[in-house]
Parts: sequence; structure tokens; C-alpha cells
Amino acid sequence: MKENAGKTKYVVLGMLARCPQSGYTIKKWLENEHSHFWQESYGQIYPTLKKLVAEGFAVCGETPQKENGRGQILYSITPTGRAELEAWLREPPDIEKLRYELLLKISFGEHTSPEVLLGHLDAFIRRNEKLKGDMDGYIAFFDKLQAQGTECTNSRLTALCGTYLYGALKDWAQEAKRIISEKGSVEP
Amino acid sequence: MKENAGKTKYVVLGMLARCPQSGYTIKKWLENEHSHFWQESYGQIYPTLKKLVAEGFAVCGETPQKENGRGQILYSITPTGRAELEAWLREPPDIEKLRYELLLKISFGEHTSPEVLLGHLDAFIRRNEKLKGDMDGYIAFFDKLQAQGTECTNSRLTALCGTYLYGALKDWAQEAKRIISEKGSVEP
DNA sequence: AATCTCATGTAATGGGTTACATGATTTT
DNA sequence: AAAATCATGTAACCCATTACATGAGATT
Repeated sequence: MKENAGKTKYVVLGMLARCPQSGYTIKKWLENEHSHFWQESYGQIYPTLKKLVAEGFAVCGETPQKENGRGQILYSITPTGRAELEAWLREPPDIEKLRYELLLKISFGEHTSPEVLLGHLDAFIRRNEKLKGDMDGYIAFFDKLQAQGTECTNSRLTALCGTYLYGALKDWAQEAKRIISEKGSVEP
Repeated sequence: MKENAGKTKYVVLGMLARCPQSGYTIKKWLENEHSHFWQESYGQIYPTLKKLVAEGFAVCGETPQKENGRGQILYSITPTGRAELEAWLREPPDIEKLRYELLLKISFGEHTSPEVLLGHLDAFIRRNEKLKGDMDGYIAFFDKLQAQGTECTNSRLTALCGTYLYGALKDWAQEAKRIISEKGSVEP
């Protein structure tokens, strides 16, 4: 059993539940669709795949298909793997611990100049604007897919969370800039 | 030098820059004012304090003051420590990597029932409502302090970020519930 | 008397990133 | 021919939490 406390196991299982694939494609999918709320490195994914096989949650069939692709190791989820995934899905998710370095710097802002803080906030606004734009793009894309009959409500929901989240962070940062600027202009 | 890449060092320096204090009080302050965007354990704080002294960024004066409190080791920041803090404040903050387990579960939601997802979202809404309430309370408190002449703009800004963030997450979760419910009621 | 909070610390463990190593195939 | 991408993997390291150990003073 070993009490594999990390979540990598379930991310990989979830990916394999969609379709049989390789560690490489799992990473690529995470980088695209999930990178804004989850990320894994190869150093986690490949060992996890081997563990899943050892535990009977997945099986691997080596398919060096010469037709169009290169040799890659395809993993598939097993019925017990599916049961394991479903059990995890039913459990309440962990509360997330955030670590916003920007907020730390704001919090200790009395030890630097307002200009420094405003600069950090500018970069933060730009990043969150871009991220929100990305999310809006994803949503439009999923709406198109949906119109074509492809079910993708759940993926769309995660993108929607992104628009709410990044939009709010951007709005906050803009208000924070205003507050800091006003405070600075009052004093000599 | 040792390239102490973690942020604990700067959190501790920032705390000591406010006033000389002990590892214990640093932890307590973090738990109160900063817990929503930062957290440290004793296992990090105490060794960091010793490292800071070894590097000349802090000094410790043992003060087993018998008057009202128990013996605690007070640390103070040095001028070089202050310079180190200020240099860090000037650098652009790291981009934060989020890991929202809830979004993973939503994303893999096709492998469980809508009721499970709705339950997770309910808990999420309740938690974020509470957090937003806490933040609103902090803001009111800081406004009162400000009215009494105590400067606390920066602390207020971090709480304000909390209201934006938790408010947005709550709003998203409510919309997500609606979308999931509607989808479920369309099908047989 | 027992228990709670104050207060400081260390060791074990775990989770994750980064750097490194390798080699095939495709694109420029 | 060189560079980029595909593809798999390992080892070292770093960061952080948890559990453990200790003991004094305050509270019930």
C-alpha cells in the first residue's frame, strides 16, 4: 500500500481513464488544458506510471508503431484503477494552501518604495489579463465543441474558474494600484 | 552563501523588520494575519532564524524576562539583514503555481456522479464564504485602526485581495453548480 | 493533580523540481 | 549537417510538513 499521499497518482489515473496514452502525452495534456491549476513533471509522472502498474491500477502495452509515430509506451487503466479513481473523486478535496509571494511583498511594502510595489502590481495585472484571455479563448473553443456535439462541460468549468479567478486578481491589483498611488500623493 | 532558495528567509526577515521578536511570535503572526496567503511551520522557522544569525542578517539577545512573560529568545534584524530584505522586495515575485484539487475532480467529473461534484462545490462555497467573511472583518478592523491613525494600508491590501479572490471563487462555484444541475436535468 | 498554553528545537519522511543522460526522428 | 522535437527515464537536491522530544509556567 505505502500510503502514496501525493495526488500525482490520481492525475495520471484520471488521464488514463480518458484514453490509453503515454507519460509524454499525459505531460503534454497537463501543460495545455490543466497548467493553470495543476502541473506535474516527468520526474513524477514516469515513476508513478510504473507504480500504478505494480499496484495493478494500470497495464502497459509497448507499441512501437512505425506507421506515423515513434515508439511510445502506452498505458491503460484497469478496472481496479478505475475503482481507485472513483473512490478518490468521491472524497472531499484537500483545502488548498496558497503561497502568493506578491502578497508577502505587499505586506512588507513599508520597507520599500511605492514605485516598486506598483511595478510588481503592473506585472501581475499583465499576467492575469493574459491568463484571463487564455481562459476566455478556451471557453469559446469548448462552446464550439459543445455545439458540434462533443461533451466538454467539465473542462469548460475549469476554464470558467480561471476567468473568475484571474479576473478578480486583475481587478484587485488595479484597485491596489489606485490605493497605493493615492496614499503616496497625499504625503509630501 | 548556500543559495537558500526558499522564501522562509525573507518572511522571517520581514517579520523581524517590523519588530524584534521570537520564532514563536513569528509563527503566531503568520497564523493570524497571513495564513490565507502564506504559512510556515516551526520546522522551518527555527532553523532559519539560526541561519540568519550565522549569516549576519539577524542577532539574538536572550531575554528570559521574568516580569510577565516566560523566557523567549528575541531576534532582531541587522542593517545587512534589512538590505537583504529590501533587495528581495525589489525583485519581481515568483509566479505562483496553484494546485486546486477541486478543479482536478471537476475536470475528471465524467467518472463520478453529478451529486458528488455538487457536494464538493457546496463545501467549497461554504469555505470561501467564510473566508470572504473573515477578510471583510479584517478590512473593517484595519479601517478602524487607520481612523485611529495607525498606518496599515499594506495589511489592508492583502485582506482586500482575499475578498476579491474568495468572492470570485464562491461566485464561480455557484455558477458551476447551476451549470451541472441544468445539464443533469436535461438528460433522462 | 492534571492539563493547557508557551516556547524551542530535531529527525524522519515525503513530495516535487531540476539537472542530467540517452537516443531516435523530423524539420530547417 | 544541425537543430528541434519526441520520448523515456534517473539521481540529486530542496523544501516543507509531521512527529517527536522537552520543559516551564499558567489554568482548571
